[in-house]
Amino acid sequence: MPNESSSPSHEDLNEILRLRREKLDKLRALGVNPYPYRFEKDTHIPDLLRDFDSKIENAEHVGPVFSIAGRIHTVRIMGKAGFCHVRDEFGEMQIYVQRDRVGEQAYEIFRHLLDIGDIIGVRGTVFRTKTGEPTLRAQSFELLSKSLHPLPVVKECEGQVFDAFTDKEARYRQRYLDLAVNPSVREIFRVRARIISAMREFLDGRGFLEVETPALQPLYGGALAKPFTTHYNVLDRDFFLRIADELYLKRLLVGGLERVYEISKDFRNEGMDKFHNPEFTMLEFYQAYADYRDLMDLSEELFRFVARAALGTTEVTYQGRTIDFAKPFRRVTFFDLLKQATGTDLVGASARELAEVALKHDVPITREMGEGKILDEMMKTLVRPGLLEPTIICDYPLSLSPLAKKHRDDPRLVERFQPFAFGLELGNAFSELNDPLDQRERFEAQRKLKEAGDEETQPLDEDFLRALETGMPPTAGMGIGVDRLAMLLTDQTSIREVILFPQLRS
RNA sequence: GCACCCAUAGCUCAACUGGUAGAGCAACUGACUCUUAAUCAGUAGGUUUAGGGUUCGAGUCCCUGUGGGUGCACCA
Repeated sequence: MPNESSSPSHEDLNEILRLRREKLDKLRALGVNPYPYRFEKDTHIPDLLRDFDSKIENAEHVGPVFSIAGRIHTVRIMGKAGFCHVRDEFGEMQIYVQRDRVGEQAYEIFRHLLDIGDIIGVRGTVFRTKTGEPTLRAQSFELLSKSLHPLPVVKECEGQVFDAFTDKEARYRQRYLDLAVNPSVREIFRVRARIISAMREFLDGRGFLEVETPALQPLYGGALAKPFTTHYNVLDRDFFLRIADELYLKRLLVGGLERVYEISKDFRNEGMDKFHNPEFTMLEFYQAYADYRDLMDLSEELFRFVARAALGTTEVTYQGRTIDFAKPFRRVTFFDLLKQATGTDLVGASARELAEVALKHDVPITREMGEGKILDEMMKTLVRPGLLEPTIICDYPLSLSPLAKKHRDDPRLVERFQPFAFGLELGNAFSELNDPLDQRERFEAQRKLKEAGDEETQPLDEDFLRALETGMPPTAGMGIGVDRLAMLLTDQTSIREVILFPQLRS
């Protein structure tokens, strides 16, 4: 055991970590601050690489001087000179460090005290190596942050990647490593950011007002889901994290705001899998004096706008299949789809009749299922797998939607629609129920379901009913799952790939 | 929640029907002033996820826990 460590804690570390600490001490002994305050960085790497040949130094290595900063990802040292690659947020570039140019002490630091993973700033002129790679010839460099942990080293040759950092648990728990080492991950979150800003741009441009409503609510509502419960000590009472924004946004409609939207984190106390994270991002928007048909048009435009903003095209490829959001969505009613699948018109059918048809088509159902659940199950097994092309399903059965307005032509239905693409559900919209008496009856029906043992029901919200009784204009509203849209537009099959820090067991 | 699969060096992976843990990269020492999966010579690095059991002997078989993945169920 070598005994060179200058502080006792070094002995507790494994060899790799201990050596890094020792390098830190040596740097300090040389008068180098391993964590300085700032660096005058004048360009991002891709900007430097653009029009590169116009910036190249002359034969005497004289030319314009550039400074870049980023993390060291590779090092190749050959005696009195060496190469490394430095990566900033947007790109990567090779650096050439020569002893005779940066000086003996700096070169020794480069050679012995810098590591893959360190963040450095480099000043120099640019040239192409004999193989043509754009390279920065260092005049000087500065250590900007010493890394005390080894960075996973991913190598690449002719497009082939070696030793990729792929362990999902490590990638999610240490997302900073994932982002540092896997450039495609950065791109996913850039696309996600563009999706969200495109939503804002789209809605702002159409007169919608962005608002913020409580995440901490005395009563939850707006969706059928189990909430997270917490306790507010000052009031000594329980509160819920919102499962949806709906009931608050509708109160704003009552207040006379005609177009509102909110992009919010919602929380649902349910399982997590490739489509569900306990906290997720939702866009909800509401437009007064409009009905669900208006929103069908608007939402198609929104998807088109968002896809173009996020990807630069309306053509979206997901898991090897391509669709074009520029084409109008197919529009079809819930019961027409079921009729196509089963040959039977099921509008108004009883649970018993539905069960019979379901069994005939091998839909897995149980005795306890009411008509709503059976219908839902039939959709899921018989219809949804075939919905690859963008499709709007509309006119849902009343029993599934306690906050939607009854269909103007058929009281057994509600004016509700959901857009689908690649079999993925992209949203949920309806002509909002604004009849306070009907709404009260729906709440009562929900209460009966709860008494019968249903855990996911909409609790009666007296305060919300009072708002509705004050009068809400005819309104259409929509919710869009932002994470799922991000999955679709980034071609990911797991929600964890589009959430920076997905929930994991601790 | 249930079922199945997985967990070995910092990273990516080996280790046959149980026989005493190995490689590449990273690291360390040295050589090399246009390398680029740099190369060459050498060195070091492990409580095999945790705990228990079977066995002369366990990375390997059994049980339990933890974490991850996949599928089912519920939901967006």
